[in-house]
Amino acid sequence: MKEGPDIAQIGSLIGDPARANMLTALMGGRALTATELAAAAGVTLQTASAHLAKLEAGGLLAQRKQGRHRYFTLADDRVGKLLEGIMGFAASRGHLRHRPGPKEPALRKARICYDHLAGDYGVRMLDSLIEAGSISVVGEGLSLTAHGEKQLGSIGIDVSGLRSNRRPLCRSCLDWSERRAHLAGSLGKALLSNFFEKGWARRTENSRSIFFTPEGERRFLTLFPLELGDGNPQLELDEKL
Amino acid sequence: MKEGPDIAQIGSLIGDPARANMLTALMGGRALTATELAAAAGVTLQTASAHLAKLEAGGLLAQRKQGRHRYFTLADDRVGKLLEGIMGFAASRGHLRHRPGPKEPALRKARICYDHLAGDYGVRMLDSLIEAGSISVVGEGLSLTAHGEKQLGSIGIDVSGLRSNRRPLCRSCLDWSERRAHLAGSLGKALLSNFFEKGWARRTENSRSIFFTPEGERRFLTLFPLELGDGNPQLELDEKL
DNA sequence: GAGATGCTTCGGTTACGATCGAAGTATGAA
DNA sequence: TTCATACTTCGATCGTAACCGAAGCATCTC
Repeated sequence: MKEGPDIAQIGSLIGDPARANMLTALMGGRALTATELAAAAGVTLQTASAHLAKLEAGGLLAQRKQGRHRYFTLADDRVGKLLEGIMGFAASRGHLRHRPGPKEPALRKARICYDHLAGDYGVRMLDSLIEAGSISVVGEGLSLTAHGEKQLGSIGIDVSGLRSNRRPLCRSCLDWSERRAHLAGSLGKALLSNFFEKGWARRTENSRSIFFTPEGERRFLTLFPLELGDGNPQLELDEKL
Repeated sequence: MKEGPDIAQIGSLIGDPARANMLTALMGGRALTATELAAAAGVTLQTASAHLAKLEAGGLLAQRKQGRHRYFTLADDRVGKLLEGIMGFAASRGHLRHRPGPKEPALRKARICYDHLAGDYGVRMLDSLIEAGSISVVGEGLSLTAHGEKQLGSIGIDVSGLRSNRRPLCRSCLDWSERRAHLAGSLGKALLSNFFEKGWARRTENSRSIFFTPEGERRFLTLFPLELGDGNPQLELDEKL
């Protein structure tokens, strides 16, 4: 018997295809019922029930009962972060499942990553904030500048409110589809909520992709402009790591 | 079939107890032979051989042949970082294997975490550097200050040389035994190498624990002092995340 | 060249965990 | 109260992957 953390325990929970599908579905940020998760996993309710029990016992999921419905979410941000890390690593080693179709470009363009914007638009948003001097990069850390606080305050982001909670304001999250970073943390979450509230964007049914309305898209691209061509503020991912 | 990174693939590679033992052994930072890894995993050579082939095909390990010996290492820093993340998460959920005995306190005191110092001494080193103003904390990022560059330069750390390579200089790494952060990145590695070169510390056989000589310990504690009691520069881990 | 050592491959065995049909429990609607 | 729906539990089945003995290959030593 070895000592220390039992990584096999965590690995085997994530390593079953049905459970992995459930976890991926929950990365969409919504609470899902057992029936929905069974469908997402492609197994019967009985099988799903057993898997959900294991994931909950292992500390990856939390359950909330509402009448006869059982709603499941990722247990906390740490699980989201863990799964993001494994997704980024899997992508870097070429372990990708691929289903060509209309959804794939949509997922690459804009999707939710647990609670923040990922995809091309998520990467662009971070790049633009860095380029504008609103976010500064320190090692692997991101920090909102005074300028950035003002800029985002002007679109209705309560930055001081966000600072008062314990969660990190800005966090870099590896974007597996763009192989570069997008913005996670409480600021990332607040920005995406802001876009939903303004009606610029909305979730799509049964998918992690995010749909921007034409007007929302226009406003988003105006708010987060990027200079054309080189001069992109991020180093390529595999150089940065 | 779902789209995106195949987290089940990575999860199942890590999820087998024998493979997990091998990966954990390799977190010691040394290249190990197939025979050594079989022993670490508690399986026969044939079983170990099959497992090593899978880990290599999956992108987690790299192999180097030397005569009839096959030496294995983690494929790169990303694998180390991934495993660190899983270890930290497993510890936070209580998934710990426990073998009471003389080695456990030694592992808690000082051990190697792939290529840098972990354990109580690793946490203390980072805390002290922050307290002294040698490292500043920005969000989740760590940055070496001018003062820090001077301080570490005085003990023989070539900081500008380290800055010139692509790897991040300072990186926060969750310490599963202390539940707080220690210093990873190229600076973390350089510091540990420095202690080895000075003879302050050395590896122990068949263990990830690190032994400090009495003189080395005295010098280490002098170089990285900590104020007594509260006022510790790091927030408690689960508050910070 | 023969023997030893490190490791891989082959083929067979077995245990275990995922799976689901059937039955049961809890909750909500008519 | 009865029926419907969401979900859990039980028990049986089956596939798969880990396991290892035996054989084979590559390299090193005497």
